[in-house]
Amino acid sequence: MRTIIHVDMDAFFVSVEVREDPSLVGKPVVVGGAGARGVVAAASYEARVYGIHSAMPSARARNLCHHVIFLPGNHELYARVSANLGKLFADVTPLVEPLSLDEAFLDISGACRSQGSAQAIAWRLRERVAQTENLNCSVGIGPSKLVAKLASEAAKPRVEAGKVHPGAQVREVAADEVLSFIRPLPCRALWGVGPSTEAKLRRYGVSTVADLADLPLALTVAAVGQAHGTHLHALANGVDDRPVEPDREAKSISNEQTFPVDYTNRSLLNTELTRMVDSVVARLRSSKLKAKTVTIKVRYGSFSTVTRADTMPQPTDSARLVGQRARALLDKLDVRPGVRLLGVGVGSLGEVESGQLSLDDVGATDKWGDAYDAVDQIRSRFGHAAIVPATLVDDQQVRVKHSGQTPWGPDS
DNA sequence: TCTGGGGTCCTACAGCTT
DNA sequence: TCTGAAGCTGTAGGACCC
Repeated sequence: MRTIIHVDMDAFFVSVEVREDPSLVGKPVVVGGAGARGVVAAASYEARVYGIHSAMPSARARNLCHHVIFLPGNHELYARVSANLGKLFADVTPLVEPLSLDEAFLDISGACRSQGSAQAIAWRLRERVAQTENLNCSVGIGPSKLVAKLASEAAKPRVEAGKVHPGAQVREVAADEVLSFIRPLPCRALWGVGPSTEAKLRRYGVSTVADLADLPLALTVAAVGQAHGTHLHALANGVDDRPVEPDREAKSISNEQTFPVDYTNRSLLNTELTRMVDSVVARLRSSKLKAKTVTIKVRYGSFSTVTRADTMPQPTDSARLVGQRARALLDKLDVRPGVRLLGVGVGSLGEVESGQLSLDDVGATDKWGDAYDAVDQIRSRFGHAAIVPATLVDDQQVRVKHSGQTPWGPDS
């Protein structure tokens, strides 16, 4: 029997901000994009009292609470804190699967034999997180990922009738309680059921996990498709054998940005594309990976979204080659309707072979590899912005346009 | 109400090869 | 040589997660 715990930080981004600035304690605080096209990335429980929640458009959040405090967020800081948390988790078990910056699964089946009961481990871990990082988390314990995740959700603080109620903090669901725990939940609680799947299931009279569990498999598959239907039907019946995977490798790397206004100027879009390619390839190279497929994404003002992809004969980590492919893909698209969002990504990733010297993959005489190595060295000493493609330097003000300054939407 | 950014996975389909 | 089926690969879009 496996024992899995799911650790979920409470209002992570906001809690880190409040920790850094105690004057924010007890106030409605939101981390997110403050501009007209921004969204809420995280909301304090005081903000949630007003009905504000993550993924909500910032304009709506402001309407709900006029004195809400908007913070732009500091992704680097959150990543550092997340890395510290990872070390605490690793002290419990090597079987840690991070889900995001603020969540992780830990397989403690082995740890239970040497460190005590699952509950004891969970409470101790909460205590260590609070002591070392001054942050709160909720912990769910169960025999599977599904149950551990739902249990941590049940352990969280909740907002009811305009008041914040503290949660149980740790919640364990034993193997023989799984069905009675999950069956009354709405089917939306299951991992993989979003608005679209919920609507499809509703047509079959399904609104709870119990309804879904009792629906014949064939009908579930008819409703939502083979793979999805089979998976959801198993989850609804408490069957979830997915292992905790500590070393999941990235399958793609991407960068996208919503603009403050829709862009129709192709040269402006090409400049943005160059910046994104630069950012993506820098991450590719720092991960010692190469990519074969280049994808661009364009969202028009109407919110319709198109993607275009191109696969190269050889994998590469060259910004020049990725940029060429990306620009060629963008050239084929009509930008006159106005581009709201532009993105670029790379996929079909593979590791750089050791001893490989040339970083461009066409032409043995290509010397760009040496140049990229030099760029990497400069950036490792002086930061990413120390050296950028010439097209990204604003001639008038000798100012570098950075990426990732407004991770949750353009300022305005 | 008017919808971010970074990911993963699935499905459908077209084109190519056998 | 032609044709259809099957399998594979690449592409595009959609849904979902945090």
